[in-house]
Amino acid sequence: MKRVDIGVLSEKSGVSPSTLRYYEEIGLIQSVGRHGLRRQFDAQTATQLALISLGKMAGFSLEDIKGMFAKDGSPRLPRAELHLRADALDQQIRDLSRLRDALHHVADCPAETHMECPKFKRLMNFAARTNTRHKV
Amino acid sequence: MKRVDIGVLSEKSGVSPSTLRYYEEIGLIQSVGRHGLRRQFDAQTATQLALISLGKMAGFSLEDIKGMFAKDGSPRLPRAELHLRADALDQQIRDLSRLRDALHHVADCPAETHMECPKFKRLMNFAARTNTRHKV
DNA sequence: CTGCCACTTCAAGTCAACTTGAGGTCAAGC
DNA sequence: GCTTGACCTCAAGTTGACTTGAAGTGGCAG
Repeated sequence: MKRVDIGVLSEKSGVSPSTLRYYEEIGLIQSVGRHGLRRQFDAQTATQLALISLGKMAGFSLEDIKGMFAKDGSPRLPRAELHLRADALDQQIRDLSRLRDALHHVADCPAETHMECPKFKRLMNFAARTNTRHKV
Repeated sequence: MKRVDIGVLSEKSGVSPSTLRYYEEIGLIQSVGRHGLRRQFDAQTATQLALISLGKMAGFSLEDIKGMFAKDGSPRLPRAELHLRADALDQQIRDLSRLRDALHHVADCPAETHMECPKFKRLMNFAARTNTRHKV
């Protein structure tokens, strides 16, 4: 397995060295050695960081993400649970699609006040009570 | 316009009274009067809260959201900008779809270590460098 | 061999988004 | 009329996710 210096990984992934150290400290990723003082990571860690980035984008906390994947990136959860999460995510995707549609709508709708526009309200009111944070 | 007590709005929207006060304090929503000491809000505020919830889900900060919508919920941005945001959101939706697909994949893929699975890596590596936070 | 510079540690600081606590108020039900 | 409970204010505390600062180190270019 190829190893890369922290600077290289940082450059490749767009995650700052201090954040990489922080992620290692909380056990989200792991370094595989040193080159002088400098941490070295498995090149694969880049893929893991992409996964972490997506997880964050989906609203998971680092703690949640840590619970989902082992330090080497392999999943820690049983199949059924993974499918469940995927389904929850799918719901979220539908919600975001509604926000996107709402944005397009308000950009184009001639109505004076969108809060009164029935089409807009219909778009929004499905969204009520959806939670911004995933519970784990 | 119908008015509701803070407790009722909280109940309807799933947002706690303290959060509603906080949102008012930072100018994200506004109350329209008092019933004794209790704040009253326009019933429409529920729709606004749904919008705020979606915005948060999409990764916008409250400050961002405040910049996008006036206190009455009407958009503050020109058409073109709204379409731009909608497009950015669409990109994010595609990323999340990839995460969803990845979750389904690791749930079903028999490969020992997913970090090595080419299909998985392909799914992930598009996601590299996508930012979790929208820039505004 | 000498700088340089990106890293190192460790503690402390920051920022957003709330929540909590103390002490107070008031409309509604009994 | 009195109690109760959900609200009120204001300040301070909390949590997550990092970043910053000070003081030090070590590989590599010249």
